[in-house]
This record gives sequence, structure tokens and C-alpha cells, in this order.
Amino acid sequence: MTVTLADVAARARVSPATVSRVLNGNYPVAASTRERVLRAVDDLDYVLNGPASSLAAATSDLVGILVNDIADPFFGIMAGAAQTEIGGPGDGSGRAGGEKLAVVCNTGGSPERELTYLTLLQRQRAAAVVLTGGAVEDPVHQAAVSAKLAKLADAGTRVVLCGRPPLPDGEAVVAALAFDNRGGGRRLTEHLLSLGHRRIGYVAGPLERTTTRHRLEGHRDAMRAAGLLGGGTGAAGRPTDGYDEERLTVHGPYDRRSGYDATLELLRREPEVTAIVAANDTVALGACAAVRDRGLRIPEDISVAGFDDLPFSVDAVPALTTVRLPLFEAGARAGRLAMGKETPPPGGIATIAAELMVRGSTAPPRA
Amino acid sequence: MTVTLADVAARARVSPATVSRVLNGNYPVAASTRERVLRAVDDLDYVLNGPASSLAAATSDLVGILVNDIADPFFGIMAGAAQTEIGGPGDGSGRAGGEKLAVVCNTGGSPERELTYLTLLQRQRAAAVVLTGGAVEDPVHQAAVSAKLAKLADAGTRVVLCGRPPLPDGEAVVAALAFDNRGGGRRLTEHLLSLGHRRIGYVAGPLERTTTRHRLEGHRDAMRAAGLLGGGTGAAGRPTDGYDEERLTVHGPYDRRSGYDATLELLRREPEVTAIVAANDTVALGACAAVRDRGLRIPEDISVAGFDDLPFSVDAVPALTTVRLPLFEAGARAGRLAMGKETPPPGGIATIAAELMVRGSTAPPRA
DNA sequence: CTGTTAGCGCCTTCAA
DNA sequence: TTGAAGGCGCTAACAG
Repeated sequence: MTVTLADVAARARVSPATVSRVLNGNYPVAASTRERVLRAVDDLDYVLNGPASSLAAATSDLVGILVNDIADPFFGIMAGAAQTEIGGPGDGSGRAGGEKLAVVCNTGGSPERELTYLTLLQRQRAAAVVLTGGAVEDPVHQAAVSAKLAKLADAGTRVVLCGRPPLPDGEAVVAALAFDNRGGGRRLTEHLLSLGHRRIGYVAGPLERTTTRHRLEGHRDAMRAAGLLGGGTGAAGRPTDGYDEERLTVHGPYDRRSGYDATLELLRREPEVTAIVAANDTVALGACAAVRDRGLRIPEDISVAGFDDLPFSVDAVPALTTVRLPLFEAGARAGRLAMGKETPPPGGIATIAAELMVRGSTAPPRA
Repeated sequence: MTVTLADVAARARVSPATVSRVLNGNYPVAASTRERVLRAVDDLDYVLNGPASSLAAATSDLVGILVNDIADPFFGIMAGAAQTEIGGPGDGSGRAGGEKLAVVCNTGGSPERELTYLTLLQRQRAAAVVLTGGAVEDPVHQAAVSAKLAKLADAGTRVVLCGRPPLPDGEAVVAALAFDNRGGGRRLTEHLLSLGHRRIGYVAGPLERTTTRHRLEGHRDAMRAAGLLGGGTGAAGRPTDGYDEERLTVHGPYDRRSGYDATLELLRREPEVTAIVAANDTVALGACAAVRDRGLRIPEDISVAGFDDLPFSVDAVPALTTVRLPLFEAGARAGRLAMGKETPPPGGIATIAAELMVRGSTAPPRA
């Protein structure tokens, strides 16, 4: 019923080995023979048996791209860019030669699902894995992920991190491309401070996420440098949490709803707030809605800022002040690194700059 | 080096077949034996060899979800929902039992890549394939896709269409869930007409896409019913294109840039336009920006409407009048159908209703 | 309930 | 440049 390599070989009057060789293009084959084989392939409408081939070769053409939320363009842009580099242009024949199957896996931000996907990819003997976006900081989970990645690397899978901080023991990883979330967060808040804001509310992402923590730390660095935070140092050498620090920060998921609710909460806690910094642009959109629903104007009454500079941010009204992350470029680079098409940065680690984008949603506070 | 089933069997003092049975859970195994095997698996940190297993079983646990644009939440929402239904909740152990590997493939709207992905999935002996979003109407490509899907179905792959019209010969497909784009488009324009609009510009999607065509047809149906279009019939029985019809329609990709540019063009062609209907919400956002940049107010000077009701649409200023598509529900249902967890609709075809959402971006035209 | 026995379809030395 | 042969690791009948 189903056509096999042997059928093609028979029709082309060559041995199965020869057919395999022309299909994989790894060995020299006479042009005339190759021609004949290719014709037989087309005639028979032959499609390689992936599992059989992967079993024999001990490697597959599957490349996994893990994302935290596939409905969020933040991840979609990176994943799409990576896929473009990995999948190659395709030859338009639909014949699918030696191409990789670049594939995105949605963890939904769940550590369990992340591990499950890694195991599934390991099981498939994936050629490469790209992990995008912030990591969960639970030590148990981090250890599990590290161990899993080590095993993957051990089995020949190339592992690349994109928009995620390097592993403690980075040996397992081809490269880690980390966004400068901290620097971006700091510059954003510095911008607000320079406009004259002093009471700034912060709508943070979920707890225990590297992205959340780094952006928040950048914000607090700036606040502290301006003398607006209790700058004391606690027992473990970590800054003590000042009163305002806690009171002016609300955590929640990276979605608009969270931005809306958290902003209402901030406004309740501290009506004198003159600016709201959101964990990302989507959250900022929700924050804007909340501000407006409270009868306040942006930026006259309250400034609002986001992070990421997603495509829609420039269309917000007023256009959103935010921090641009080169998502597409980073994703593409991660894809190339995963394919070995690009040499890894020194030490396997690169920090990707974040650029402040000042637009209409921020302005000096009212006098 | 790498642990195999035989190693586990040896350690558990059973035959390889028994190990296979407990891992797949398809055959009865004594509880004590199972226990022993599972312990051996954990001790050895064994991971099933997917390719070998797929080869022997002639089927894999891979499920492909094809999307036109992974950076567009329209697809992300559907794909995420489908993945949730397919991947199952996971057991939290990261051990990855009999779970499916739900995976999304980004065609970028390219017919070639769509075919390539289908071939790759066929090569992997995918358990199921879900095709989301509008199809390209080129007959050659459609025939190629149909043929490919027939072959997939033939090999036991379950094929489901989600947000895509049924195939001409629907035999290959488990189920087709089609959005009522035409009805939604019609009702949206009827809403505008009822407000008193007469000169309505239309920013359409790319040519040759079913989604584009159906939405546009709905719009024109409404216009024609209102006597606003040359309702003549041409040689081939197709409606002749009236002057306004052509002049008030501009095609472009489904992105904000296209909405921006097309709206400027429409405003140039016909300054008397009082409403703009966009192909989708993203395009509508660009349209809003263009309208404002021209110094016009929404909705006082010009009404703007979108399609899809993506999450950000309610946060636009003013909130976007649009047509809601139950993307999450549709994606989840497609996922269930792909897994055989839900019985297909009668005839394998279901039309999913589109709901008009009237919000602040539309109002009566100026007197 | 469990072991034995054949392959699944392909890649890859090794020879020719 | 090509053919022959063995085995990749697992599953699926059959027996028992």
C-alpha cells in the first residue's frame, strides 16, 4: 500500500542504498542515476518515512521552539522569525527535501508543560530546541530544566535560549540571547523621573519569572538612585523593601485584564500616583483603559508606559511610550544559531540591547 | 550510552515487551510488575525512542497545527486552544506518557510552505493535522492541498479544518469548522447603513484568500441590498463591478501598515467617505491611525470597524466596533475533533456564527 | 498476565 | 560510483 524506498529503488533499477544517497545528498551519485531516481520518486509519489529514517540515522529533522504564550505576539514574532531561518525557504515543489521541521510548542507558561515538551522533543531526538522568553525561577524547576537540557545536548540536540537568561551551568547550551530587561526598565523609569514624576505605580508580571524580576529591578534601581526608595540593605545583602516599594507594585499575569485590574488597585491605594509603568505593552493597554474609566486623561493626568514595543503600541491613543526589544532579529538569530548557521557569541552569551521609545503616553505630571 | 527498552527490561527482570506494555498502557500488566518497570524507568532515566516506536507502530504522536501567521493573535488564540485540547493536561512528572506532541507550523500565508509542512507532517506519520484560517484560492494550489490531505487521511492522519471553508471534495477531512465571514461582514455593513452611512470604504485583505473574499462579499451583499451598488449581472453570471465598488475597495495584507496605507488611499480617492470597514481588527487599528493623522475624529468624522474582536480591540480608543469570532472555542473544538474526543458535526461541516459587537468607533455620519 | 519472535523502513559501514 | 548486509529500538502478533 505505502510506497517504500525499495519500491523506488526497483523502479529506478538501483539499490535502496543509492536511493537513500540521492535523497540525502550526502554521497556522490552519478547525475544520470540521480535523475532516474528522482523521476521514480515523483512517479511513485514517494514520501520518506521519517521515523524509519530517524531511527536509522539516530537523529531527526524536528526542531522545537518553546514559547510561553502563543497568543502573545511577543512570542509569535520571535517564533516566526526563528522558524523562517530554520525551515529554509522551501523549494516550492512541496517535495520537502532535507528540510527541518520547525515547530512551535506552547507551554502556556507552565513549568510542567515546559518539561513535558522537552521530554517529548527528547523522545523525538529533535535536532535542536529553542527556548524563548522568561524562565520560572523556582529552583526545583530550574534544576529539572537544566538537567533535561544537559541530556538533550548530550544526545546531540542543539539548545538555544532566546530572550531568556543563561543557565547557571551554561555548558549544555549552544548560545543564550538575553534581553537587557533590567537596563530597559531602568531607562524607562529614568525617563519618567526626568519628566518630574515621583509617585510611580508599577504593574508587574507574574512572580518568579526572570523577565518580571529583571524589569522590576531596573525600575527600582532607577527609583533608588533618585532617592525615592528606602535604600537600606537587609541581612542577605538584598535591598530591604520600603513601604512605597510594596505598596506601589502589583503583580499579575501578562495580559490586559491584569493591567486593568492592577491599575484600579494602584489608583485606590495611592490616588496621588502620576505615572504607571506596566510589565509589557499588553498590560499597558489594560492600564490605559482603567485610567480612562476612572475619568483620568493620558498623559495629562497620568502617564502610562509599556515594554516590548509590539506593533500595536504605536497605534494606541496616545501612542505608547515603551522599551523596544528587537524580537524579530533575536528570533532569527536564535534560529540561525540552532541551525549552526551562525557562530555563537563569545562565551555563548549575548545581551540584546533594549531601546527606550518615548511617545505620547508620557508627559510631565500636573503642577 | 543511551538507555534502551532492553536495558529497562533487564533491570526490571521482565521482557522488553512487558516494558513496552506498561509504557503504552494498552495491555493489562500486573500492578507489581508495572511498579517494578516504572522504577527501572526512573532509575535509568529512560526516555522512549520516538522514531523507533513510530516506525514499529506505524503512527506517531505528532499533531500539526498549521497557521498563516504565528505573530497574529487570531491564529495564536486558535492554535493555543487546540494545543490545550490535544496535549492534555500533562501529568506534571515531565515523564511524558502517551501524550501527543501538539505543534504549530507557521506557513506565513505561503502556499508553498503550506504544502511543504504538510509533506513534512506526512513524512512524520502525524496522528492529526489541523489547518487554520483562510485558504488561498488558486485552483492549482487547492488541488495540490486536497490531494495531499487525501493522502494524509489515507495514511490514517486525522485532518481537521478550523476557520477554513470545507474542501470541494470533503471526503479526506474529519471535520471542517468554517466561520460565517460572509454573514458577519454583511451584518457589520448593515449596522453602518442603519446608522446612515452611504459612502463606505473597504480595506480588504489579500486577494485570493477565502477569508478576504467572504468578508468582502458580505459587505457588498449589504451594499447591494441597500441599492448602493450597481447590481447588474455580467457575462459569467457574476455581478458586474460598479464604479464605487472598485473605487472604494483597497486590498492589502492583514497588518496594520496595510490598514494605514489603504485608508490614506481611500481618503484620497473619495474624501466624502464617512466610514471605513477593515478586513480585520489589526488592519482597523492602522486605519484608525491614518484617520487621525489626517486630522479627522473617530467616530464623529469617520466611523471605523474591524473584524475578529481580538482582545486588544476593546482597548482601542474609541473601542472598536467589530465582529466577534469565537476563536478559542473553535480552536478547542478543532483540537478535540483531531483527537477523536468529539463527534464531528453532521456532514463533517459546521458553520460558526459571527456576532456583531457595536462599540464606540461607529456612529451616525455628520449631518 | 508475560515471553518469544519477527519485522517496521531506512542508513551506513564494508566490499566491489 | 554502486550494491549487499546488518542493525537502529520498538511494537505486535502469537504462544504459553
